[in-house]
Amino acid sequence: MTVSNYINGRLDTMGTETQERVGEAIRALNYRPDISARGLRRSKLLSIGMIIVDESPHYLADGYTTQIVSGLGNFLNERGYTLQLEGVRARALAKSSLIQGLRTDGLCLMLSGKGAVKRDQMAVLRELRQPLVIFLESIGATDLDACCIVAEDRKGGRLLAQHLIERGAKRTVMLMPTLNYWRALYARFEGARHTYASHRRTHSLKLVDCGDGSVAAAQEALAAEIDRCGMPDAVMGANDQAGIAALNLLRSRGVKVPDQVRVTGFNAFEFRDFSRPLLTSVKSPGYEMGKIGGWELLTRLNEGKFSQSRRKLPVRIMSGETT
Amino acid sequence: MTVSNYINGRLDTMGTETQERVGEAIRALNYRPDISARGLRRSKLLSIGMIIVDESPHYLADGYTTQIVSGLGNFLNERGYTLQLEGVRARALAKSSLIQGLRTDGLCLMLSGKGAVKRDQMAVLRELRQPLVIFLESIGATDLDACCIVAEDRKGGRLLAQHLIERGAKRTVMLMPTLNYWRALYARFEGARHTYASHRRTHSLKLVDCGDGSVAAAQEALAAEIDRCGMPDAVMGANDQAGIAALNLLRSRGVKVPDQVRVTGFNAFEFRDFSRPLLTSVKSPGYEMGKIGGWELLTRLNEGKFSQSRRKLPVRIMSGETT
DNA sequence: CTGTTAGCGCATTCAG
DNA sequence: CTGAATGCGCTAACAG
Repeated sequence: MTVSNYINGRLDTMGTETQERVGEAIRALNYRPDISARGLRRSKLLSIGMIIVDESPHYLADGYTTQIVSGLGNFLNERGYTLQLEGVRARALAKSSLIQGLRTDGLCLMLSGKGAVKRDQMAVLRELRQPLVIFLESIGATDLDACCIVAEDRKGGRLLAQHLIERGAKRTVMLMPTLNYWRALYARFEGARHTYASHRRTHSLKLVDCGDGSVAAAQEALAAEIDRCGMPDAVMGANDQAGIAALNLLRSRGVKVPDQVRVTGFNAFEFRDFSRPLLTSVKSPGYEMGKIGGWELLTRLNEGKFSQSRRKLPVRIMSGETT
Repeated sequence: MTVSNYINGRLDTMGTETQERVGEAIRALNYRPDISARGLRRSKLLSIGMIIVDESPHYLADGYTTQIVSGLGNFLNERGYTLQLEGVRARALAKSSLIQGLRTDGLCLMLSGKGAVKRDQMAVLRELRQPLVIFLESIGATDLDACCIVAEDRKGGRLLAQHLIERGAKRTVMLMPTLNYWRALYARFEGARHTYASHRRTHSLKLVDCGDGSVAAAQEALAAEIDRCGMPDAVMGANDQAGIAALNLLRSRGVKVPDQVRVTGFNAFEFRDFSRPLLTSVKSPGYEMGKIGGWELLTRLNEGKFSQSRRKLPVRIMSGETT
């Protein structure tokens, strides 16, 4: 018991001589407390799970994911919590190790999937009876012990659309990856569509599927679109990958950007700096979202409730040389 | 006990009617086994830690890291193990939650740091008495219960150097990020230097520090080098980020690539596809390394020893349009 | 100020 | 084929 007191910093419960004896023994034995035994006793595991729903095994390839994970992880680690990471396909959510067994005090999720798959996912989450933080989408369900962390994706879409319309883009194409159904990507489209709708006599916005969102797939999709319907005035990428892919395709065909065709992306993470000319984009607050998510979850664990059931973080437009 | 048998799939120890009763109760109660209690009893936690030593809080920004983590994580998750991820600065390794407490059956590490910091790190690792997998560098220490997983970085450096020399590069500059001291990056330089050394009368290779490896830092470093010593015949990036940054700087100055200056990178992860012209690079087997690391660690846990104390995975040159 | 008792949820062992 | 006793490492509660 005295050792337990020492480990937990309750030094006032013992004499200084005892402190020294205990400290020395700990060093000599190279003792590390067994956190799962402590967890068993206190029913607090000091660990949080993060499940990323993605059809690709490379579930960390996206900059958004890595920003959220590192923001969340750093926040938790600084407070003695551990982060357990797992990538899983949309239909296999229920098979996740973090869901099948009880290993964490709470779970964070980046969901994707729609329709029946999505409903199944929600049923699984409901059964967990664990505090949840859901990134990148707002879940209406009020029976869920959850907090949703989102960015102003709709607004970002509106801002870019307005920016393009001001610069004379009449016919615009939006390149949308569909391998994963991420709500945030569609929110961007909806925002842009909303703005284009108020100029519907003269302006149009068309959604073009670019599959897995790779450079090759995006360029193929855009090339097919151009062949079918001619050159648009602007191409919006639903993310920077799609935007840069479009930019490179257009330039390799000798199209002048932005004079003939304007191009935008979305997210403005590190590799946007690789684009030439620099891509106009919208800065998404990924790292900050991870931090906020961690804060909300620990607040829920310590105080019994989330501060809010939904947090929306601001975006801002990053004007580049492609518009 | 019958429930425990059921959970662990020992169905032959009970009648079919009992099976049904138990299964029904499990569903009705929404039961999930408590993995830390099981761990306490079996002294197997079914969880592996991964510590990434990086000076930046964005410890997942590098494609190598994310490939290794996802390869490792997928391998472990498929086998019922969980992956606990933590990013930590070089001097703070000992403070890691995964090191301070006992939470895992084994640890994986991506180390960086040198000199005294590195020695301290090794002392910390030695005290752990846990199986270790170390990525991206070979640790000589035989008293460590460890397996090192590396790629043929030296060979990659040699291949690129040879490729450049064949294409007439006499004076070559290598851009090296130094925020993190990663052995793998220096191995690339050493490989290239070795090849240049056998043409030392006519050819030279110079190392240029590019700080945190960001596009801005790399371009600044290269610009300063050009101002001081004139235009080189070739620029090698120690990774693709540096290579693309160099490529863009040169092109923005009107330098013809590859006619006037050749450019190479290293790793050939996703965003290499963003470069125009396509960067010549070397394909690093990040995802595969993660998988192999997971396999070695589970082999060590199940059979008592690593299959080998060191695994080296092949690289191959990816010829692009910049050489 | 220090030590004793008991129990968290599970699985090994062994008895019925 | 089923269940009772036991202990993994830890800490809340309490006794000395």
